[in-house]
Order: sequence, then structure tokens, then C-alpha cells
Amino acid sequence: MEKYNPKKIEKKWQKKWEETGVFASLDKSKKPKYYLLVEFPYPSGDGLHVGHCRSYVALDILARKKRMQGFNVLFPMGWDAFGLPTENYAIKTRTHPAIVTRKNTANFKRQQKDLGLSFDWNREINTTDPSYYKWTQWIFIQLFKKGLAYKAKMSINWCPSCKIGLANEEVVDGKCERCGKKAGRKEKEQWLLRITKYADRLIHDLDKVDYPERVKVSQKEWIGRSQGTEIKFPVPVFTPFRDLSLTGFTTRADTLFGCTYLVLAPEHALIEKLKRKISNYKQVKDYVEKSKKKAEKERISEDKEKTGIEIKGIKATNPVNNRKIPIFVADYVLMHYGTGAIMAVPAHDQRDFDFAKRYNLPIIEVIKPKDSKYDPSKQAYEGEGILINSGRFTGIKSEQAKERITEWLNAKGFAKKAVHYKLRDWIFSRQRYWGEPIPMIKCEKCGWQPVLEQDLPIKLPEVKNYKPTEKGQSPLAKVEKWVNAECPKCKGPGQRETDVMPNWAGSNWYYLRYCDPINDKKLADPKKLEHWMPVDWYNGGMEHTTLHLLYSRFIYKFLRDIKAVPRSIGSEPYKKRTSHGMILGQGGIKMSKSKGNVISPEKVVKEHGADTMRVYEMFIGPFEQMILWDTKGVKGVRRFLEKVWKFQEKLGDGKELKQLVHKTIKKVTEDIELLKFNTAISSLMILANKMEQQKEISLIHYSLFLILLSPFAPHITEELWERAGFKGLCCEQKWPRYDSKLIKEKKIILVVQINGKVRDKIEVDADISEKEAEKAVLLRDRVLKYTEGKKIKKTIFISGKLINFVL
RNA sequence: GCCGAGGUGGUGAAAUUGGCAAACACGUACGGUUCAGAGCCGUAUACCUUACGGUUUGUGGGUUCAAAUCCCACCCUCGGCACCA
Repeated sequence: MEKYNPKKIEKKWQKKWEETGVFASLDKSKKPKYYLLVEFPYPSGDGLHVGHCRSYVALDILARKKRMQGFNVLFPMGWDAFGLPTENYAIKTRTHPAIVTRKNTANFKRQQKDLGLSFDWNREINTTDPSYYKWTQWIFIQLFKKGLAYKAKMSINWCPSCKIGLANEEVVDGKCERCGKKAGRKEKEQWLLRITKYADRLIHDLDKVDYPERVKVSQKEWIGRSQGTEIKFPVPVFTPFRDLSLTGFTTRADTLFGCTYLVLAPEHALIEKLKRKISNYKQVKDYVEKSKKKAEKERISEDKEKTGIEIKGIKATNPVNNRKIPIFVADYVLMHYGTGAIMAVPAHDQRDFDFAKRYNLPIIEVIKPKDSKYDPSKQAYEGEGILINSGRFTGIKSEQAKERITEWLNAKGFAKKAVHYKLRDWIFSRQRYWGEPIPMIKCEKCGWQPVLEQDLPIKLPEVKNYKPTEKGQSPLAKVEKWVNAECPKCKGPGQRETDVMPNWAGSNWYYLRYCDPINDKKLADPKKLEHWMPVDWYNGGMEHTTLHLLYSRFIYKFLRDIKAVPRSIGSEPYKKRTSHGMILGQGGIKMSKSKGNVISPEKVVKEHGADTMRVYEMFIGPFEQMILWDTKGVKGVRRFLEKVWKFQEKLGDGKELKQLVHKTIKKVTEDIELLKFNTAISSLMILANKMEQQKEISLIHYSLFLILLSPFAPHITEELWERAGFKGLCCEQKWPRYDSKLIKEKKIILVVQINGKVRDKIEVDADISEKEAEKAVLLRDRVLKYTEGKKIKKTIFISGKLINFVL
């Protein structure tokens, strides 16, 4: 017998699969469709990571099994190739990012093929391909036409080192996520997408999908819907602002009688508006300027000590009791949430309490705490309760008071119900090179105009230098020829937008393109979308479960609203979402180049073969859990495959294993569906161990075993299939069904307990009755030892499992 | 602080409608094969005990004939969010 040589046989079968086209998905088929999606990678220069493999192999196993079960499976792959690392590399090496991308994707693809992944390569897509980003740009134009894309001047997080605007989520601990340098703020014109318009639908439709609970929770929290009241506080000043007022948002209208001052965010417009009325304007302005310089995250996360300053010369009126209250400005109030102004109730809000203590402001209790231990001089009572000191509302419960105070003020024109979200509109422009150009032209007469759809794609022009300009503009700004363009409306002179889209843009809708990857007329043919969508199962990293999922759900809903996607395919793009756990390096630390503990999948494949790599990654631990890479464990899996390899020498008759084979069919079939690959493999190992002990293995059991193992280890099974003389390809066989009659045990081991402790075990017929069992058991020495001279009070008999005597 | 997940041998882990705790694998020890090693095969391997037996699923309590699994309180680890009014 030849030795098991993965290198040789793996190449052979990969070629064979490619030649026969067994993994191609059909746009028309009588078989039921099944769409399996893995997050497409950013093709970095480092090549495939073990984490990528975990996701790909897992869904590859599902894809292979589903095909064998008679489904028409769509399992595609592509490249999310726009992005900063490629661009930074291009700056450093003066190579065109497109060349870097081509090199990297080729490398990724080769490594994926080496793993024997059953992707349908006819549907490969690349977000940097103009024929793809044509449609990314087209989507942007539709958003603009519906008023969902707009340009606004705003203060953004700014990394002075990368010279790039940063989304809030790209600032970690006040530092740029990419380079780790301190981030600041800068006023910039930015394109924004009005995702907030979809906030309620994005929450509501979570009920329709099968996502892990934690993912749903984090999406809801990210959107952060809260219902409350907007309250108008008159600010009496003399002309020219006769009816001036400040609006604050609160979820606790019941505490309004305890409001002793108002606080404005530093950016609040009222400050400039009332400049002349403010007696200490210079000091106020100083404070405002200081807080504007801090990066947003820094401002928020800075020690809990609250700073602020009173705006002197003006006062507000609390509409519930007409009291005059002072107005402060403080940076613990955020301009972008609610109305940028709050009513401070120090007795019932810890933040207001801290601030009031520091600036000696009055604290009025208006809710009677339920907890008697609570000390009002030390902290705020934030719970609900019965109202006190609240005029006509004294004595009623918080819950009712919220409603009634709102209604009462509403009647007088001082309040209305309102909903606010933590979610903010999505900043959609980056001042860089390697992204989709935003297809907009600014005309002095007509303002911002989208380019004509027939002119798409707007291709990225060639530039000499990929660095952003000193002013923080995209390098595209330097390409005069490209920038100057005629206004699509009036044909007068205009200038192109030089910002590009963020990385998210291409990944928002890529799963739609797989359904119809080379369509030039539409982003995808509705018929094909109707055939394939929705995605039945989507797997990817935990780190993408809030932003990417939320963004792409938003874009999907929008495309469906404008009928670019047929309504019939449902309101959600992904039916089911799972996330694989991260793989940590030796010692339980994250794999990183600097720690030197990175495991390269390519090396493992070279050393042990793709099948070992695949089975090991699935066997190592529960799929959705974080796991540790253990080089020694890889050997164990290789050993298992070597064992399987040797079976070819003893094919023959043997009948004994029929029951175990059927049990294994059941276990493997069910476990794959539940992503319990580790236990599925363990049951295959148990069967293999038993087979090894047999003198001869029957051909029928052998073929069933190979089929069950084939999704996990497709190459070796294919080779053994051929060597055994079986017909066709192993990966095209029908997935076996088990015989439930066969699985039932005839004899079982009955556990005998006395007072709940195991004292004996006895082999009996599986369907033994309580009386028979009692009879059989009570005569045994080991049992007599405990029961002698004692009375049996009670007998518990669980059929097929145990008998317990209580003495 | 809030939300979520989790805590089981030397290690990764298995067992969840309550019913034999530690399947499968790694590691280790001993034995076999070998001139020798690697490899492979076999046996053992939660802990205490020579044994009989006893103890054990983060800690403490509860429910039950029976708890890793259910309930209560607490401790710890990991992940996410974090001045959102």
C-alpha cells in the first residue's frame, strides 16, 4: 500500500473538481435552492489567516452536505479589496494599489483552493472592479435622489497622522484605530447617509431573523431607541428674540419639578445667538473652544469629573412652576443626542447630581425612593416611585406622572412626545484614494448633482502620489483634469467630488451581486434575485455583527423600497447569522506578528495537508466559542486520517458495525446542522476506532463512512472512494439516511441506584418492565449488601435507564 | 456602571426536556514492535485510599428519590457598550 500523501492526492482532486464543475450553482434548477454566505475577505498582504479558514471550512462542510442532500447550493467568494492597508502599502512602495490588490487576491485565491473549498468560482466578484463599483456608485446616486445622502459641514474625528476623517467607531480610547496616534477634531464637509430614518425598521425586523440573541441585543443597543418628552423652556430676553426658548429631551418627565438648571452642549447654537446678552461671553467662549478640540471619545471617557460654566445674563423658566433657573454649558452634554440641551434634575440623575454638588446648585427631591437605605445627600435616586414636591402631581406614580405631566404641558404648548436614537447618520466620505469615487458633481448654479447614470462607473483616475494633501483632501483633488467636469444638469462648469466611499460601501450589497455577477444593465436581475435570495445562512466574524450587519440591512431595505430588489424576497437579506469564535495563539493571546505566534494555514497545509487542517480546525472546540490553537492537536487529527487511510487494506465482509454506522449517520447529520463539528468528528473517530478493531470492513459500511467524512476531509475520501472502485465522485453521492429501527438498542445497561447512589449496573433487555427489573436486580449481591434488613420505601424506575431504591 | 457569554481532569473539551460526570482527542506513564530512535499498536490516566470505600463540575445555600443541568445569593474570567438625558 502506498503511504498517505496528501500533497499528491489533494492537488489531483482539486483539479478534478474544477474540471468537472461539480460546485457550480445553477440559476435554474428543480432542486430547492440553498444560499450559503461567508464574509468575503479583505485581501491583505499577509495571506489567509486561520480565522478565515474557520469560517470558510465550516460553511464548506455545510455546502457539501447540502449538495449531497439534493440542494442547489450557492456558495460564492469574492474580494472586499478597497481599503487603507493596501493604500498605505502603495504609498510606501509607490506601487499602484490595483497591482497590490491583484497580487494579494491571487494569493488568497490560491490558498483557498489549496484548502479544497467548494466555492463557485464563476461568481467571483471584486469591489475594486469598475464593473462592480459602478453599482456601488449607482446605489449612492439613488440614496441621493431619495434625500438619504446629504452633505453637511460637521466637526469630525480627525487623525492628524493618517490625515483622514474617522468614524466614531474608528476612534478607540481617543486614538486612531489604525495608527494608534491621538485623534483630534476638524470641521469638514462630509457626505452622510440617513440611516436614522430606518432605525425603527431595523429594530422591528430583528424579530423576523434567526440571529444569536447577543447579536440582536447589540444591534438594538447600537440603535439605542428611547422614548420621552421634549420640553420647551422659555428664555425671556428682550428684543429681537421675543419668544426664545430652549428645548430639552428627557425620558423622565415625572421629575420635572426637580429640575433646578439647564445645561447646553458646547456646540449649542443658542450661545452664539445670545452672544450679546451673555455677560461672561468671553469665559464661555473659552470653555467652548477648549472642549471642541478634544476628540469625541476623549471628551466622553475622560474621568468622571464634570466641568462646565454658567452662562450669565440669561435665565430659563421651568414651565411646570415658572421658576427661573440658571443655564450652564458643559461638555458632558452631547450636541448630537436629543436636542443638545438637558434639564438637570440632580436629585434623580447621578450625572446632574455630581455637577450640582460641584457647583453648589440646589437639589430638590421629587420622587420618594422605594429603598429606605438610600441617602439623598450621597447620591441621586434614579429609580421610580411616588412623586413628592410636585404640585398637583404629588402622590402619583412615576409611570403615570410621565404621561400626565407631558399631556398637561402639551396642552399649554410646552411639551411633546418624542423619540431619539443613539444611532447617528453614517459618515460616508473618506479623503483618500483607494475607494469608490463618490459620483457627484458640484455646480455653482445647480449645487450638488449626481452624475448621469449612463456615465457610470466614474473610474478612479491615475495619480502619481497616493498621499492625501496637506489640507486633508483626497489625492484626487490634485488631478485637475478629472476634477473639472460639466454639470450634468446645466452643462456648465462643475467640479467632481474628490472624496471616496468608506470600506463598508462595497460590502453593503455584495451578496446580491453573487446572484448575478456580470450584469451590465442592473445591479442584479430580479428573476435571479428571486431565485436565490434571501441568504439562508451567513457566517462571519463577531466583530462585524453590529456595524456591517446593520449597514447592509439598511442598504438592503432601501434597495427594496426603491424596487431595485424585488419585494417578494422579504424585508431582511439574511435569514440566519452565525459567528465563529476567534482563534488565539499559543498561550491564549491574540495572534499577531509582533508576538510571533501567528499560525499560517498555508504552512499547516504544506506540512499535513488540507484535510488535516480542515478537520483540526473543526475538531478543536465549539464553533462559536473562542479557542486556542494547539500544534500538538494537529498531529492527533493527522493520526486519525492515517488510520482511515489504512482501512483500504481490509475491505471485505464484516457485518458487526451496522448499528454503530447508523448511529453515526444520525449524529453527523444532526451535528453539522447545529455547527457542532467537534462532536460530529468525535463520533466519526469512534466509528473509525471500532472499524480498526475489525478484521474486515464491509464495503457498504466503508462507503457510508467515507460519505460521512467527505464534507470534513474531501480529498482523502475522494481518493479512497476511487481506490475502492466505487462509482462517480464521492462528493456527488447521496447523503445517507439512518434507519431509526436499527438505532434502537436491544440490550441496555440498567443503572442501579440505592438512595441516589450508583451501586450496580446490569445488562437487561431494553424494554424491561419495572417489575422484571426489580426482580432481576434485588437478588444481586452488590444490591443485597445495601438492602439487607432494610425496607424499601419507594422505587423509581426510568425505562431504559435506571432504577433507584429509596430505603 | 450596564448588557451578553462563560467557569467541568495536567490540556482542548463531552454530557442541558434533571437520570452512569469526564465521550473524543492531546499530554503523560508503562508495555509491545525495533540494534536504536521515529512511527505504530496495547494498557492505564479526575482526586484521596494498599484496599473496602469516599470525594469531585467557581463558592455557599435551596428544590428533588436523583442536580454540571432547575431556583436564590455571591465570587471570578472573557467580550461588548459606556456621561445617550
